Amino acid sequence: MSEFAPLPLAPAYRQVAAVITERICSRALREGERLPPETELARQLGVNRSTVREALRELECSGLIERRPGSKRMTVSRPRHGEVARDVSRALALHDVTFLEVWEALRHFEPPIAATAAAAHTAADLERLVDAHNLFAGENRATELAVRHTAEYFRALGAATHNQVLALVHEPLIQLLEPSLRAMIDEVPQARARIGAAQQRITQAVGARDAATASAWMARHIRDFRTGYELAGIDLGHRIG
Amino acid sequence: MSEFAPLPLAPAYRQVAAVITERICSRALREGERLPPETELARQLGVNRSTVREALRELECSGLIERRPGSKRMTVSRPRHGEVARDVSRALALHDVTFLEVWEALRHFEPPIAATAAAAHTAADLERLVDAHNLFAGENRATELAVRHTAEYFRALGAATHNQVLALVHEPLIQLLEPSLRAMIDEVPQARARIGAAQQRITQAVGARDAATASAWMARHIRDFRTGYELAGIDLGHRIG
DNA sequence: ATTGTATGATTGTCCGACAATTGTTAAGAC
DNA sequence: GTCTTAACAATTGTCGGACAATCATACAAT
Repeated sequence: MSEFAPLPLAPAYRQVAAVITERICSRALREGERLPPETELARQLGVNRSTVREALRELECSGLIERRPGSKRMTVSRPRHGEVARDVSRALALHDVTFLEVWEALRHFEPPIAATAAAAHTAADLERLVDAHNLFAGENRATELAVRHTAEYFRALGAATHNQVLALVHEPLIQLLEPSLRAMIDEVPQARARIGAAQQRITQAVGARDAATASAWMARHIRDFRTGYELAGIDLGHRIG
Repeated sequence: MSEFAPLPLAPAYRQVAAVITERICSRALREGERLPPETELARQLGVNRSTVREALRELECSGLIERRPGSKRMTVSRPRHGEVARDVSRALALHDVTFLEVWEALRHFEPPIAATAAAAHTAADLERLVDAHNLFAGENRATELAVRHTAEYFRALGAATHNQVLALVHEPLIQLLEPSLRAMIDEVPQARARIGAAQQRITQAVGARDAATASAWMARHIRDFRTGYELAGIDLGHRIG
């Protein structure tokens, strides 16, 4: 006699969330479209409004629905890259990823991203890159701003690839880089200068559509981060956060 | 008299979710620990149980809490990689990513992952890789199984890197690869043979801890996918899903 | 040691209610 | 006719209470 597989019993709120999710993912409900009122959804699905509301909270946190600012009704939306990446970062942080793991990912992924950006960028992308670099170079005191401008530089590079997969996969790495960068940038005196110099070389290569040079300088840039961690006495095997 | 800045008032259910999230991320609540009962949470936070429940649905969908199978109380948990990746894949699909974008990411990311796996794998990792390859090679008919075994092969490779960042960032790519693979594998007669051959070479190189060869064969493997798409008449610029 | 029974705790779902805010419509002003 | 304003309806956020089903636990029976 074969064993019984456990029955997949889902509570009503989960089933409600599932059917609405399906409608959104299959594009039956399009972005910007307003959802029916909660009472109407409850009537159609034959459940209580409380149950509908629990389901809506799930969709809301998945980024599949949102409230337009200053509005009451929920509208269908596409998950924002920043928030998806935040969830990924949080998951990785809770799984005790180490500085070394993040750095290794950066080492592998950033050079091709820089190369792709060099090949695919537009004038506007380049301008954003230059702006980010200038903001970083112009800020010699505040740690927090320097960190944020560094992140913005990487982010601009990701956007310049015009590849959503690259950009979205890239974003959690940036977010995970920030804490170690924050811990390092004041401990290592030459850090700002080296970051600024690398940014300038990379920007120049991107502007010249020189993918190989952009990639090479990015590789050096990432190596520098590791050197900086070691100079700052950060334990590379320690978890982030 | 200065103007009043608009107060950032969030609904109660969001604030409740925020404070519990904070407790979990700061490790004040540890994994496996049981949350207080809903009524108790409602009492402590001074809100209604319905409000607490809406907040719990958010945490549940974020993977921060879960119900142990066959249990009632919710326990603190760490987001599962598979589910985080599923959210990323869904977000990318809703943002109309194209085959080409996914392929380009694979092209950049898979070779270093293969190289890292070659350097970092254990005996168990290699066994999983071999198993996945054998399952693929032994399945000559069912499309669905072939697709799943291909995905499992990539997944095993990601696990063999022993780098959570690489593995988690890798997973959405695998999930996004599946539909196009499913569409291609039956259209292109030689696809199975070429995938199988590449897997064998890669497995061999990983087993020999030969990172360069593993990377090179993976690069060829990924190029083959693109060739397969073109042979199958898939429009590379068309969105996935 | 396993099976059955009793009891309390907890969740899933429902119902109804109400204040606050938003959306809509009708009346009035120019 | 168009714009403003006032009244009204619709919708959400939150609350309180209710109840059945299920889970946890302790205890008795075989």
